[in-house]
Amino acid sequence: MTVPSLASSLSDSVTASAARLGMADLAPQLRRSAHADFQADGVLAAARTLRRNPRQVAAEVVAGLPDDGLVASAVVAGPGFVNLDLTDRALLAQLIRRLGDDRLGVGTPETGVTTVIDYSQPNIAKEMHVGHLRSTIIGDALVRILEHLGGTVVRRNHIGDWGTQFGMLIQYQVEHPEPAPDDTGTMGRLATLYRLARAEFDTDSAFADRARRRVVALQAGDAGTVAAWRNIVAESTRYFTDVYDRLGVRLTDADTVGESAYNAALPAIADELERRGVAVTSDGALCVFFDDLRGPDGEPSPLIVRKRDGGFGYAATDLAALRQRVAELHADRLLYVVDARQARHFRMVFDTARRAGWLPATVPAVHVAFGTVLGPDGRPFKTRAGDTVRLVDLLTEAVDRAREVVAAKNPGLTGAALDERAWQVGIGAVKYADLATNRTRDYLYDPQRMLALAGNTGVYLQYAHARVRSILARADGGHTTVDVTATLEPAERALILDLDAFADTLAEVVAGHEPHRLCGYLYRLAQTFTTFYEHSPVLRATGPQRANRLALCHLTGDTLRTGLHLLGIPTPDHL
RNA sequence: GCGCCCGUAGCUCAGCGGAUAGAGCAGGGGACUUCUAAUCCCAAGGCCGCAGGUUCGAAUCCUGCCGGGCGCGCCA
Repeated sequence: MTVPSLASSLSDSVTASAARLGMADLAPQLRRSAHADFQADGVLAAARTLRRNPRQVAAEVVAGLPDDGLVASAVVAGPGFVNLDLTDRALLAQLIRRLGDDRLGVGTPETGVTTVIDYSQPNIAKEMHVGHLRSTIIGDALVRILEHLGGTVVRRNHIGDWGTQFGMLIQYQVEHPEPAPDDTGTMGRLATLYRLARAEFDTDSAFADRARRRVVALQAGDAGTVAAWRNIVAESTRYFTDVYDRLGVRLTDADTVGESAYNAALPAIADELERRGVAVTSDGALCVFFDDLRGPDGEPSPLIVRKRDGGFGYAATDLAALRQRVAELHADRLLYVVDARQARHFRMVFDTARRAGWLPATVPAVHVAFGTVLGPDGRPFKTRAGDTVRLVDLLTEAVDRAREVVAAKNPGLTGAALDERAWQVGIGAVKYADLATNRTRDYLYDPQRMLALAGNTGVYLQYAHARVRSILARADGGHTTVDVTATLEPAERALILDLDAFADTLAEVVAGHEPHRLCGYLYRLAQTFTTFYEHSPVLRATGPQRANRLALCHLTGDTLRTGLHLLGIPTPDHL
């Protein structure tokens, strides 16, 4: 069941009042205010188009507000703001409505919408690093939110399991036989192999040629080469699965459809683009050109579908994947959670797909771009050795640091229970730190900040949630009946108003594919709850006040738990 | 050269046209016989990169500069 927010009900009231005055298309522009519960600023804009005195128009709108028990006071302020305070009864009635729905009244607006979302995308035989963390965490949060809103979500982990680097890896293995892949679930052996093979590839052109021939053998299906490839992919996949488990991300083998899966479809992609006149041959390569995309020489720069040597690059693969997602997976929306550096690539891919007729105008395709991870020097992050930070090392350190703090605060907690709590806190901290900032910004890698356990962090939210649970546990459960005739204190009003904004916030998050807005919302909610916690004792209260405060705790706890769950952050009952 | 993203407190970031620009961290001062002090309170800290423009109103929209990051033909 969808429970309209107080803000939207109020907005409707203002719209209705304005309509009766002949202002049919007034947008109330309702927002929270320091001067009242809400302020409506839209009257100002409307008055201008009417060429009337804004304060006068505002006064008329105020006078025409329906008398439905929602508004306690409506006054005109400043140049023509309408300040609106709600009645305590309306706030408490709204509390009842949200509590009465097991999904907090957010409804299922995504029902019937299929989203195919592409995220994580690690590369075979390469370590996962902080950049993969961003894609994985943002993607996971969007999946959880869309599913919570009733949507059908198809996850696609488009792993890099095909391409030139495999010729390099396999050829190196052939020339430098090593023990068979171990089964320890670490990337160590493959990472070493990659580094050695890359070094030889870059310095020995004869080896590079042999590696390229090996690619041809792989693509032609040579049995021995394919077997070697399968081994490498399997070893990497075990490692990725281990990392996803440690992250608490629900990506499985079923969601993993790598670049190789589209191999057979590539020739048809090229043929069709050529036949339709979308792609043309240039310098021997099959290319799609775009009028407004040019290179340094001023010439149009292409999307290369098929290379001069007849091979296919990732443009062809992405096009094949896109077509399959629309035609066979019936996507109503395509999301790609990928580094912002790929912006031009995706623009070209989407544009090409539109021209080819594979991407109908009704299906939005969005590059959910995130900024580059930068080091302390403001340059793309590399360690002194030239490597990026291994994701597993970051996670290990996060959990280790959390374990120290958890153990210090909970001397009785040991063994598996301690490990569990440390994991919940440490992973929560990392995820929150990653999700809390606007994804489009470049991202400064700062372990001090990511692993912090005080201030605006995941722990703050977990802590607020645990405090709620503690109160509820001591309250002896039971059904609490809200008394709508009670008088609310400021901290209680503020809490209800924040709680009521949950559903609207989720809608914003989906509209902009911006999980950081949910972080910001939950942090404000936790702050508001903490203020309430400091000012309004629950268990020492009596009668209707106690019941109402318990109800507030119930809804706060459920909202924090649901919201954190949607971000993939665990919510232990005790901290 | 062209294009995309970014520029807000010492640091890291919120703020998607509204009233006095907000958090956290760092640094200063306070609060645990009271539902969890992983918390809270107080003080301090700002030419919102610069300059124009639109508007009753601009950190927010537009234009131009300046600075940083990234991208632009056979890697992905």
